[in-house]
Amino acid sequence: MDIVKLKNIQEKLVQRVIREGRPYIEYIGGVDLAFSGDRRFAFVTIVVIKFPDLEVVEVVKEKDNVKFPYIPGFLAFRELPPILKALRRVRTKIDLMMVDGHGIAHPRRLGIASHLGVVKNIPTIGVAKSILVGKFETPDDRKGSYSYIYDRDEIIGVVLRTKKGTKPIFLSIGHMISLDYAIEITLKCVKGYRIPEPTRLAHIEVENMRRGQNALW
DNA sequence: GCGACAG
DNA sequence: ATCTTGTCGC
Repeated sequence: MDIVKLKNIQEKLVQRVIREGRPYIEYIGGVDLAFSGDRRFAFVTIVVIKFPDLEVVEVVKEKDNVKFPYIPGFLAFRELPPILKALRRVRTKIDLMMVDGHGIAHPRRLGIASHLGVVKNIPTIGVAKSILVGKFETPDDRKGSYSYIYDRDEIIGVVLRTKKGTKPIFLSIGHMISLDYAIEITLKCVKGYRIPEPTRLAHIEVENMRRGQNALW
């Protein structure tokens, strides 16, 4: 594993990222991963919900061997293989994928959400729980308020308050969607919790999976 | 050189 | 991400 080569891959793929688009959305997918205690296995869950009613229409669970360590800025090389494996079994035609992690709010503008979008050629949004790069002001404590995340003079995402009284989330364009539309869709996916339904439900499901509640995995 | 650093 | 109990606040 050579960091220089991985950077080259990211710098090549980032050229294909499209930062605009207002795709018609009927089905939204949410992905999340969990790892076994010994770190050898990765569990993945993809939850597909119908938009805008947010009703779950499909859940796919997959397990894979971990082949790469976690290195800030290179999360996709660790988590994308398991995700792609699970994605092959999804039957619903997904119009938008929400990923746990950043999109272009990344040092080289190719966080895992953007990486997935480019590789699969689908619209994606990055929904992270903490900052990776950039500066921002804390948004007002009202649901829906947000402030921009800047890296130098570039706007790379927003810090979005999805629920009053809780920490905001960090949203960024993944691929083939504008920031405004990403914010709009994400807010419509919030049901009363900090995390929007797609990734929130995926997280709950993958956590059940990891605990061996399904020892069959 | 020092600190930051998605999940 | 995972490990882990209680505790503070709406």
